[in-house]
Amino acid sequence: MDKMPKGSATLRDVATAAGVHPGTASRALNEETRSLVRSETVERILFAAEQLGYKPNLLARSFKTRRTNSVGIVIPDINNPLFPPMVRGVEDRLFDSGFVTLLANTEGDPDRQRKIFESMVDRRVDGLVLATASRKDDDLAMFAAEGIPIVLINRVVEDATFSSVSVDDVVGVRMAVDHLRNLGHVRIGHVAGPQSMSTGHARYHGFLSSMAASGAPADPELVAFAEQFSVAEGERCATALLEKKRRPSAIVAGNDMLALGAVSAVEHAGLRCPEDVSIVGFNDMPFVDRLHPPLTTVRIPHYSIGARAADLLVELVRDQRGPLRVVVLAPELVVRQSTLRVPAATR
Amino acid sequence: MDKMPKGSATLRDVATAAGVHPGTASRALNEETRSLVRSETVERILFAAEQLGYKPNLLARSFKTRRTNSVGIVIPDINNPLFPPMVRGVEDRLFDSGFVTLLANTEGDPDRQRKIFESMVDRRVDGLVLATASRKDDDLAMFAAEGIPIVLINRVVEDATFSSVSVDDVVGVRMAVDHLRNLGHVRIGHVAGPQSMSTGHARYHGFLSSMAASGAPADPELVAFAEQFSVAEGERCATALLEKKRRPSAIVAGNDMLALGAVSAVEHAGLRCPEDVSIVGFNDMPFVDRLHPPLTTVRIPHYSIGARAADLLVELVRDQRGPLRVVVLAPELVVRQSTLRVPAATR
DNA sequence: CGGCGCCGCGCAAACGAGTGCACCCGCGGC
DNA sequence: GCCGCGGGTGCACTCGTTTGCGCGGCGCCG
Repeated sequence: MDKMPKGSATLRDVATAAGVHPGTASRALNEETRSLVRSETVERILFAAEQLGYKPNLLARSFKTRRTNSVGIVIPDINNPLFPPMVRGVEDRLFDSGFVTLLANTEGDPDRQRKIFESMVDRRVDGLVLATASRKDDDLAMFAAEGIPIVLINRVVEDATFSSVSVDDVVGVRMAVDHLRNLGHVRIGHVAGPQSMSTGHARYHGFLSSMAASGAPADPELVAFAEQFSVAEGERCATALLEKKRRPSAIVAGNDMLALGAVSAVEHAGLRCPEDVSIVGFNDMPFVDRLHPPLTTVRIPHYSIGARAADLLVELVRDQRGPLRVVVLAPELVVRQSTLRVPAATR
Repeated sequence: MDKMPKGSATLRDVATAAGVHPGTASRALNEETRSLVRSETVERILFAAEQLGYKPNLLARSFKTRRTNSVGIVIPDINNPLFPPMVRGVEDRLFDSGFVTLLANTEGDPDRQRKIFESMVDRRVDGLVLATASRKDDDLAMFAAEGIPIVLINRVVEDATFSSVSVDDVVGVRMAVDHLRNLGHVRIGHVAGPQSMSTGHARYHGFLSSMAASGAPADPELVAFAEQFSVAEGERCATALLEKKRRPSAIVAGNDMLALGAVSAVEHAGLRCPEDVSIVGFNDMPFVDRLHPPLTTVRIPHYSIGARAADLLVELVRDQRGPLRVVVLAPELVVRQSTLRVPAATR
C-alpha cells in the first residue's frame, strides 16, 4: 500500500491522499490555523500525513514565513573554558524550544566577526546570543537595523541598548579584595583585563573603588593592563608587577586566564603561590579547582547565564518588540588554595 | 538616487535596474553560470547589484537548490574539554569554505540524539560531523538513507562504513604502557572506558596486547570498566583497583577524565600520585598540563582532527559519491609528572 | 547567397508551503 | 419563503531563485 516516497511526501501528496486541497491540508497541519478546518477533515488529513510519513519542508516554510527557527551564538573562542558551559546553557534551552544553534568563533578578529555577522543575517537567523560585545560596538547596529533580536551575555555595551545577562562585576571584585583584606593583605595588585570590554573595565573600576573603600586605596604602580584575556598576557603583566621595588603580596586578576598567567609568573620569579603571593581569579572556569594550586576565584553561573539568555531570546523572537531587559546575576566567592593569610613577619 | 530598500533588493529589482530578465541576472550573479552571459551585460548587472546593495536571499536559494551550506556537528558534551578544540577545527575550516555550523550536544542520551538527528535532516544540512558514534550505531543509518555525507571523528563504527578521522588508539596505549614498563612498573592497572565506544574498546584491547607483548600479561584483577568517560567513574574504578590485595603501582586510564578521577582516588586512599602510583591519561585535554600533578598522557591532535574532518566533509558534499575515506592520525606520548620510576625498594 | 550552428538572452515553470479571497452550502430569522 | 450569515474549502497567487527550453540574430562555411 505504501508507495515509495522519493525524497519525502509533500503537502500536496497528503492533500490528494486525504482528498482535500493543499491549502486545507496546510491549515490542518498547522497548529494555529487548525481551528479553521472541520475536526473530521483534520483527522483525515492528519491520518494521511502520518501514513505517508509527511515531514514539512522546513526550507520551504522558512522561505515563506521568514522564520528559520535558528539562532546564532557567537563567542570569542570555544577553547576558552569559560564559554562551553554558557554555550551549553543556550543550546539546551534553545533546542527544547525548537531552535537550532549556529556556533561561530570570532577569535577577537573584527573582520572575522563582521563576516560572521553577515553570514548570520544572510541566513536569516531569528536571533543572536553574543558574547563578544565591546563596550562600544558599532557592528551591533547592523542587527538593530535588521531588527534581529539580540541578547548579550557576559559582556555588555556601554549604553544599555540591548538585552543582556551578565554578572555584577564590581561586587565580584569587591568580594575578592575584601577576602584579601581579611587575610591581612595591604599591597594588592591588579592585572586588569582589556579596557575595551565591559568585563575588564568594570572589574578594574570595581577594584579601584573596593580598595578605596576598604582602607588603603590602590597603588597605581600595582595595576597592569592586559591586551587580552589570555594566560600569556597574564604572565606578562604579573611579572611586571612582581618586578616593582615593593612587590604586591596579593594579586586580583581580571579573570581566571590572567590568574593562571599570574601563577606562572610568580613561579618563574622564583616565588611561590600562595606562600609568597596570593592570587584570586574571576569566573571559576571548569577545572580551576584541580589546578596547582587550586584557584581562589569568584564564581559566575556560566550555565545559568546561557540559559537565561536563551529564555530572553525566545521571548524576544516570539513577541517581537518586547521590552529590553537586562538581568544581572550574583557572583560568589569561592576560596581555595591560591590565597593565604599574610605571615605576621612580613606584615 | 538610492531608493530605500525595504527588506532588501531582490533579484528582480537588479534585473529591471539593469534592463534584463531576472533569469539573466541570476546567471550573471552566479559564478559558475556567468560565462553564459555576455561580459558586457554581466558588468551592467553586477553594477546594478552593487548599487542596490543586492544580497541574495539564501533561504530562497537553498529552497531551490536543496543545498543549505550548513553542516551539523554533534558531540556528547561541549563541556568536555576534549571537544572544544575539535569543534574549533571544523568550524574554522567550514566557515572558510562558506559553511555555517550547527552545534548540538547529545549528552549521551539516545533519545536526544535521535531528536537532534531528525532536526538536522529536517533542516537539510549538507553534511554532518559526528563525535558520538557507538561501535554499532543504528541511528546513523538514517543519514545513509537520506544520502547525507557524514564524517565520524574520534570514535568510529565497527564496520568501517563511514568516512572518519581518528587516532590510532592501540599504538597510543602501547606508548603508555611501554613508558610505564621503562619506569620499572610491572603491576599496571587499567581503568577502561565504555566498551560500547570504539575508543574505550580499542584502548582496552590495546592495553591487553601491549601488556602481553612487553613481558607480563595484564592481570584481569587490575582492570575495571567505567560506565562512561567521567571523572566520577574514573574515581570509582580506580578505588576499586586500589583496594585489591596487591594494588597496582601504575594505572593507564581510558582517557584524561578517567585519569583525573584516578588521581582523586589515590588521594582519597591516602596515597600520592606519582610517588605511590603513577597515572597516565589519554587525549591531552587542554589544561591537564597545569593540573596537580601535571598529567602524563598521550596527546591526540584535537584541532587537526576537526580540521581534517571538515576537509573530508566539504570534499564529500562537493563531489557527491566520493570514495569513503578513513584517516588515522598518530598519537604522541607527553611525559609530565604523574608518572615516576618505581623505587628500587618496592620493585 | 542560403543554411546551419552557436551565442546571448527572455520566458516560464518549477521548488513547497502559507494565505487572502471568493465561493458554496446549510441553517436560522423575519 | 427569502435573505443573510457564517463555517468550511477551494483557488490562485506569493515568497525569490534557479534552470531547461526556445528563439532571434549573427557569423561562418559551403
